[in-house]
Amino acid sequence: MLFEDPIVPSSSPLIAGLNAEQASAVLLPAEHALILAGAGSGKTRVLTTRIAWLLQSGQVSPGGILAVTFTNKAAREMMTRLSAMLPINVRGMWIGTFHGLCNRFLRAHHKLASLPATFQILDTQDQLSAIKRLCKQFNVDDERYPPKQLQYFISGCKEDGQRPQDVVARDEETRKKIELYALYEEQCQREGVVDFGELMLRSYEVLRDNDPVREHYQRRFRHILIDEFQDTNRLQYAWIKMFSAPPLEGLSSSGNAVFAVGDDDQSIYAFRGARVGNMADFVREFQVRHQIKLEQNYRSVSNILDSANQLISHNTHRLGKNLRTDAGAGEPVRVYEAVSDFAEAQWMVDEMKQLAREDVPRSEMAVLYRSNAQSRVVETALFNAGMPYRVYGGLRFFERAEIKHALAYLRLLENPHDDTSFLRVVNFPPRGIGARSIEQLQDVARASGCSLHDAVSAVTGRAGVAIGAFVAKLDVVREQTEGSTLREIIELVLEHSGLIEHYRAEREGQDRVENLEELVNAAESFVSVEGFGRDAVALPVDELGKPLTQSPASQGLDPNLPVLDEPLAPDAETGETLSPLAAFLTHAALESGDNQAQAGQDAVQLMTVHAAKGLEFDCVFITGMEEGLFPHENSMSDREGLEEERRLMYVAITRARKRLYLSHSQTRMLHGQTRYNLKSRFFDELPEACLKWLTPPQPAWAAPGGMGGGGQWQNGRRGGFGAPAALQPAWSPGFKERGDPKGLGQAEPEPDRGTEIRAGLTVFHNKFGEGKVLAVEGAGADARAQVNFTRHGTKWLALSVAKLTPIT
DNA sequence: ATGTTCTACCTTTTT
DNA sequence: GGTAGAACAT
Repeated sequence: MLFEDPIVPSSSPLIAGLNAEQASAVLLPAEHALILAGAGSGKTRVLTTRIAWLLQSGQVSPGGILAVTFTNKAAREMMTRLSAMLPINVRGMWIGTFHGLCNRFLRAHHKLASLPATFQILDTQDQLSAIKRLCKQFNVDDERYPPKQLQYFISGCKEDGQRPQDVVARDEETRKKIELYALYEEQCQREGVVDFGELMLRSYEVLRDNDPVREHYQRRFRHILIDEFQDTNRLQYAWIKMFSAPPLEGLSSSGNAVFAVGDDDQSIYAFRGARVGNMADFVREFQVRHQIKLEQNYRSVSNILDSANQLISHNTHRLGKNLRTDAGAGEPVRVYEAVSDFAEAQWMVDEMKQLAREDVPRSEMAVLYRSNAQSRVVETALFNAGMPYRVYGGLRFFERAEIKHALAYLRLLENPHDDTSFLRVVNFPPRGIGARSIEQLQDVARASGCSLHDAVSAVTGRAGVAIGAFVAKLDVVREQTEGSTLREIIELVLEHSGLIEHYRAEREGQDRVENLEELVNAAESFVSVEGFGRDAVALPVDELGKPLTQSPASQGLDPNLPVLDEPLAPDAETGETLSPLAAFLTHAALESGDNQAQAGQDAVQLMTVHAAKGLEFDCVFITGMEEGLFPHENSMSDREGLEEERRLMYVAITRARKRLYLSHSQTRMLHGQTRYNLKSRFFDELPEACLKWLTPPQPAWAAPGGMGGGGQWQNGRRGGFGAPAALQPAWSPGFKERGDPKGLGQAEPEPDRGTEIRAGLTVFHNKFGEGKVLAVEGAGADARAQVNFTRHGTKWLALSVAKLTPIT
């Protein structure tokens, strides 16, 4: 479409509150663009306003928009904001997660994709159990080929867009893995299920191999917008390329524009296949002419922002970006060194109480940690202090065992050949079908190449009767629920499966019963509130009146292909849509459900740094700032890993608006044993002027519960900046001697006779330099010490040989 | 076939 | 320190 009138930004209320950078991003011409959006720079706002602007100015109709996010939450937010900005039908737009949109696409083109119309989606757990089952069937040595590792291998291949035949087998082990990958694919295909990677890969292949389909979508989607572009993997990038016209055709002739928004500094999912390099590739391959940096931060005070900037400047190969803020300096970043993880948690609670007195809502206080295991101490301290808190992460609703059981029954109603689900519940609750019977059944199924369900009739003897009864019951329920509502189906399944009964009899089963009852509610709200589920299913046909509109030939679109205006497209040929049950199951697989429903109460927020991405709080505590924890020991050996850890730290810091607290502890219980960690190297990468080092007013190891003084800290600045932690005036040992002759209170390590080397000491070694003793084992000539050296990592040393000098 | 104890595992994880 | 899966006993 062409424009007669020039666009006048100020005339549009949409543009009104935007700064110059943001407005220019929103108003870019319909060409490829990369927006480098720093933390807190209004990224989501730019993205949604861009869409709103495109629509309002008539450059594109809702059907011409393809907007991709990573999380359902982000997709929801975009839709909500959009419908608030414009009185339009957001349903016509393709806004969703990569996987949600792939699902939509594959439902519509399932024949081209060689999938049954009712294919079900395996989540990560399902995938693992499918692989385990496969390995058992083919007698794979699970010592040599752990199922988890196979899962990682298969997912990795798919994320790189590789089928078994594409993978190069450099060694015997890889060859075997590839073989299993192929067998796994066969199994999934036979059972009519797809995993997350397959959703992406299969839709990519349909687009790649079907010219008319691809060209149709290329013509349809005039504007392709991608959020969190730095987190895309190879396959996702290739997928996006399919929707945009090939570069050879020339940019202007293709008529569609890719608008990618991302921040290389916030790329924290490389370990999962994300490729920051996609940003540079995009600029090169799409010949991107418009790059805009959003560097104005609207979130944090400058002490916090400067800390983030300085930290991230230690990374190499950045695209380059420096955030600025108009908010004043604010409070300094407070740093606290605790004696134990317990004391650290206690100190935080004391600080939080103080904050609460200053009228900071608890929900504006967040505790961030590197790994989930760290939440426990904090939880205990908060619990003892009677302060409400909410832990994010962990099991989500649709991942709970009891819910997965119920879903397995439901899936069997929809597709009796789903062997994964079959095995999950054939003997749960226990109904006398043991491993032997199941093996028998599997043998028959394998021999005749059919599903477990179909093999039942051929199984003889007692096993046959028991399993036959199970299958018969399922068949009866399936018949009974013909024409029933989703709610009725679920209620009937819960009743007949015996799940509720089973959990009711269990001592600890009350929560599970409640969750199962909650499943009915989840289904209800899926049907009503969500108008049948935004990303999962089409509205009932008669409600919109046009489940499948044909594209006008005048726009150059293939009239034989569907416009797919419905979130969950009906079959391209038959117009067939999913049953409410099938749609609900899809919804359950793609949207794992909220973590805990205990929302509503004003509670302190606890989560991993990963989980905090995209969120913001007035006050943020980052805990466990220690070598080995943050940066994590598994990532700190190579530069790549370390830089990702640094980006993670950057994300953590930039979550805070007004106050930031960093803490580390001299000792920490991890995996059941006490560890002695050096403080994180990241402290050395923060601007000293922004920091305020807190010192405990009195020996903090005095007694559990009575520690911490409630915020009256002295301002004790510590050794010179930039020096490695261990080279600073060693204060930990001296600290110890000040009050407690026994050292670290209850956490006193085994003393070593003969030498004075003890865990917790900072020592000097002629070759390795300074380090902290982590543990001492054995006695006399056999005595060994584990020492974490600043420059050489962790080593075990024989004390009879190595000369270790304690530094005081 | 099922309930109980014991031993190995253990970053992060939007879908 | 906590959990999940396997060996073990009933």
